[in-house]
Amino acid sequence: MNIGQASATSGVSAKMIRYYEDIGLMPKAGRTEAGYRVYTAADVNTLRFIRRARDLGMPIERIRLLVSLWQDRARSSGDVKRIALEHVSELRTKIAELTAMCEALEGLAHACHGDHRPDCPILEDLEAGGQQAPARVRRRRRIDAGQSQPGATA
Amino acid sequence: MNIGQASATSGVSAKMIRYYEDIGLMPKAGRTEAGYRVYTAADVNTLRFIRRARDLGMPIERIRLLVSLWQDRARSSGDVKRIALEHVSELRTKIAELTAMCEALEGLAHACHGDHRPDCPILEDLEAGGQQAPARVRRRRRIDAGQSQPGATA
DNA sequence: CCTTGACCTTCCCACGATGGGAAGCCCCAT
DNA sequence: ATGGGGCTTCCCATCGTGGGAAGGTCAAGG
Repeated sequence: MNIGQASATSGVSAKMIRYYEDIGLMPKAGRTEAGYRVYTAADVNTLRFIRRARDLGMPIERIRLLVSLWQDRARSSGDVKRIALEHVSELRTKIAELTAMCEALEGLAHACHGDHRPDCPILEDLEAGGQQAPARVRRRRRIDAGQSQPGATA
Repeated sequence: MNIGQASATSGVSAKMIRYYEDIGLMPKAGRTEAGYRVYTAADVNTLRFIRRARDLGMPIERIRLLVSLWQDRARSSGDVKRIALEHVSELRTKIAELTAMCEALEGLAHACHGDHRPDCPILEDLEAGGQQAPARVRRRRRIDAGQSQPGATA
């Protein structure tokens, strides 16, 4: 099987297949006399395994661990689970960060009337470094009004 | 004020300050005769504005828009709000993606006994391309057992 | 005055994972 | 034999950030 076929049946782009080989995530593919890479059905399975792990958001290094465990008949499922839970934990951290950002911005946007007037709590918050209480952003008390004049940069 | 002071008081690294200048997000800083960059308090405010926007997860190009709006006294708060809500929408999309990954992996990890035995639903799912029903992963029915022998890659 | 150390400058490289594209070779079908 | 599509390698770009080298500058203390 050529790389194009392997790509089509695994769902991994040819570019990525070469890259995975390059970084040692995939074993070196066999070659035809002309230098074309040759893939077996087992290779395609590995590629699919990798793609699936990528779909779960795993970084290459974690996938590398999982692949070696996968190929190790004497593995402990506990090791696999530990890696999986580690990733779950990182995902949760990331989700929490994004959620915090999202909520902060939603609160700001909610407080913004969003009409033709220039007056805007979002900009004010950005300007003030988010120091104000998120609730009741109404009272904008002109923090450092002298210096923070936009446009006075030069 | 030198770049070190500007960095310390704005919370943006000197490296990033130079980068922002380079890509035109910050105006070109003034220079001393020796070539040192010189910053004003207004510059530091801009830097803080940018940092705060970055903290909300915004990409540079969106921040660029926001900064120009911020410095435009004739802006409409509606424009600002639109940009903010656009970002909220992207954050929500990202959160949904991560949540889906997280839940999938949690389900798999839950089904894994996690002991010394090699038997592992996580690996089986990765191998099978996530085709099985997520609930009741208990029945692992040896999908394609002939081909998918790990380790048979070469 | 000279040295020392902290600061500044520019330039290059790296990350992680992916895509784009160019130059050139190969294979198959017509 | 010729054309088109597939393959090869190599380089570059993304995005935002950090690291580090080589060299200039400034301020303080001997």
